[in-house]
Parts: sequence; C-alpha cells; structure tokens
Amino acid sequence: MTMNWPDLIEQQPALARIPDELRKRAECRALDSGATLFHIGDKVQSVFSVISGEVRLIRRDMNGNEIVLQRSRSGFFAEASLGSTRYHCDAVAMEASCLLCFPARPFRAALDDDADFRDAWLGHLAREVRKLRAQCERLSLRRADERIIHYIESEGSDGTITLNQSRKAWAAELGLTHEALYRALSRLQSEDRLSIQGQQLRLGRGSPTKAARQAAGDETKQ
Amino acid sequence: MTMNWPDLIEQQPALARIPDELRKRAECRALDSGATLFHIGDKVQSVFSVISGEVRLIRRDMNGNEIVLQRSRSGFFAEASLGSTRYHCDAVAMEASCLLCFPARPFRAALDDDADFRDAWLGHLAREVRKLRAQCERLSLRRADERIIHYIESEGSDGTITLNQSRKAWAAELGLTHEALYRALSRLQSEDRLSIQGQQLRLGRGSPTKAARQAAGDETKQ
DNA sequence: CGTACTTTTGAATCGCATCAAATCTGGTGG
DNA sequence: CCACCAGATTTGATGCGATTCAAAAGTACG
Repeated sequence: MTMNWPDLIEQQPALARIPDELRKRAECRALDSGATLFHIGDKVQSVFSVISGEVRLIRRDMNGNEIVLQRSRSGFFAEASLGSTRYHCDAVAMEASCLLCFPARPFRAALDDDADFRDAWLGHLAREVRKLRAQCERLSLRRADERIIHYIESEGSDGTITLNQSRKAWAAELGLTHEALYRALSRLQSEDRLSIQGQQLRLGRGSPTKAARQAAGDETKQ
Repeated sequence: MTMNWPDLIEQQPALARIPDELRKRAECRALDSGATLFHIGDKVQSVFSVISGEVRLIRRDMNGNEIVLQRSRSGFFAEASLGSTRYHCDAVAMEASCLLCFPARPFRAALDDDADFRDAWLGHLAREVRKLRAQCERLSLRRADERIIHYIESEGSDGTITLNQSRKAWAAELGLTHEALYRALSRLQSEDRLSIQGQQLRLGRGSPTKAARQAAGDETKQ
C-alpha cells in the first residue's frame, strides 16, 4: 500500500500531522458512482477522507425525500462520527471516488498519544464549525444575491473566489435553484456589483486592485 | 468567585468535565446590552460560555453590512477560536448578558493533560458539527411547515418537543419571520398535522397516543 | 396603570420555485 | 470531421409562499 503522501498533504493540509504509525495503517478505497460506503446504524470502524470524486452524507425523511447532510469533495467527512459508535446517516458516492480510510481505533489512540496530531485535529474540527456556522448564516439570508455575496466574502479571499464546482452544484449549496442562481448572477453583473470570468468571481467593479484602492483611503463608511 | 457549578452544569452539560484547576480559574463577566466582548484581530485570550443573555459573532462586509456568524444564547461560543491566535470576527452582546470566561492557555493545557476533558471537548465539537449540519439541512428546506416538522423531528424526541424559547426567537432560528412561523403553526394545527399546548408541540393528531394508534394500523400514507 | 414585548391577524408586494424550452458544452462513436 | 447525446447554462412565464408593513390583542413586570 504505497501512498503518495506528499501529494496528498499538498492537497489536504489536515493530513500533514498524521503520525507515521497511523499512516501505515491507512488504506485506499475506490468507490463506484452510486456505491454506498456505510449505512445509518452501521458501526463506526473507520475515519474517511475524500481524495477524489464526491461523497455525500444522506438521510431520508418520512416521505422518502433525500436530505443531504454533507457534500464532500476533498478532505475528512463524517468527522463527527468519531465521537459515536454508530452512524447517523448514509454515505454514498455521487461519482466514482477514491477515499483514504483510517481504522477508527488507532485513530483515536493517535489522538490520545500525539499532541501535535491532536492540535491539528482540533483545529480541523474548529474550521469545520466555522464553515458550517457561516453556511447557516448564509442560508438564513433571504435573497439570492445576498447569499452569493456572503459566499464570496466568507469562502473566498479579498472579495475574489474561484469556483471549484458547476454552478448547478453551487446553487444547491446556496439553497437555491440553478435558475435563481443564474438570474441573480447576471443581475449582479449588470449592476456592476460582481464581475465574472469563467470560474473567477470578483466583488465590486472588475478592476484589478479593488482592495488596494480601498486600503489607499476609500473610507466610505463604518 | 463562588460559582454555582451544579446549576451551570445542569444548564450546560458541556461544562461537566472541566477539570477543577480550570474551574478555579473561571471568571464570570457581565456585559451590558450592546457591549463588545472582542474585536476582529484581537488576540484569543479566553474561551467563553454564555450563561444568560445573547452574544453574536459578527463580521462586516465591504459595504458595512452586518453579517451574523453565530447567535449564542447558551453554552460555548467561538469555540473555533481556540484553534487560532486571533479572532476572525467581532463579538457583541445583544442584550445584557452574563458569561463564563476561561483563560485560553490553561484551557489548552487542560486539553493536553486531561484525557477525560479532551474526550468531552472533542465530543462537544462533534455534536456541534452534527447540530450545525442538521440546521443547514433544515434551512435549505423551502417551506415554513417543512422546517417546523424537521425541527421537531431532529431536535425533539418521538415527534414531541418542548420549546425553550419564545416563538419569535424560534422563528429566527428557523430562518423565518415570526409572522410566517405563527401562520404556519396555525395552518399545521388546523390541518391536524400538529398539536400545540403551550410550549409543547407534538406531530400528528394531538391525542395522547398517536404513535400507538399508528402502530395499530393507521397507514394513511407512504 | 403603563410600558415593553410577544402573539396574532390582515393586506399588499416581492422574490423564488416551478415548469417549459432553447442554447451551449464537452465528450463519444461513426 | 460530423452526428449525436447528456449535461450544464440561459431565458421566459406563471403561481405560490414568505416578507413586509400595519395594527390589534395578549402578557409580563414594575
């Protein structure tokens, strides 16, 4: 089981501080599109990290409607499961995917023994909490344009973001239909509140150094 | 600094496994309505838990609009800050509030030294993650009644819940205006999908043993 | 009793979902 | 290279449901 750790770590900094013994026990697992990784009620036996593809945590309500709890395209998912013995939802690959699997017991042991790793893990959970809080606040905004702006401001940097997904998928993440997203995007663009170049989105007028101008003394408010 | 720990723990189970040395160093702090607890960029020097009142984590976008990242009325908030050296947002009391403050360094030290406390903290973060995911899921439902049902199903038990807040506050948590919530509640009630007795809400017809009747053969749907 | 707040109902408006359909895109196989 | 297909992207028309503004009734508290 030779793993290219440098590349993986490059892609997922959270993996960097995993101790060697745990790395040796990591396994790689391929999932076909549509394959189920675990079912609700299954025992928690592994901790997973997505290398490629997409895995979703899903629950079904009484009417059989699918409810997406988490959509993960990179990094750990179902981290919360480490705290419990059984899963609270299903995990399904939405496309052909590749996962890193760490056995849960050694993982917990490493958290106990390795202070560095523990710090990294706590930091990872903390980031996750921050991200989810931001998403809740975003979803509680009522208008589509507000959600878009909020997303760019909280997920991007300096008012700029490069989307790593289709707009249709983005719309779902924003809690909008794709039509509503497209319309809001073109409205924002026509009002000069947003500039779009492919997957690159930038707030404000499109000129290169908006942040620079602001830093230079554009104290309009506050 | 005499603190009534039993009562506090009753109110916030997360406080139960805090080691004694750390408890001794806890301080209580009162905030006036509108007071700022910390500013963005400030050094993280304490971990806070809300005892009463309301504190919000806030950030301002480039236009000076307020973005609420977290609204906390009970329990730890800005837990995520433990991972970083400086705050990513402001914290402001929305009403006269009372906080428990733990100094950050001893808090981190306790996490390192006390395996029990560490487990509890990891569990706390994990629960927080799960709860936030459930809330995201709920907020992405479009209709008011769906959010209400979802809330009762995921936060209550057995289709019943006792609200611990005003409906107005609940409406905010559900991402609705209070008017929309009131209307949806009475609609649900008139359609016999929900029974309300004060703060007690129960799904389905209000008679005592709804689950029993259903078990007895009330297969209206599915 | 009065003040502040929550609860409740009403009417008008706005924005998003929905349904429908056209265009564009990348990829496949002939 | 082209025909073809599945998916994403885009635009249009319509209706529903939540927001908004307004106001009344209820409630807690000093």
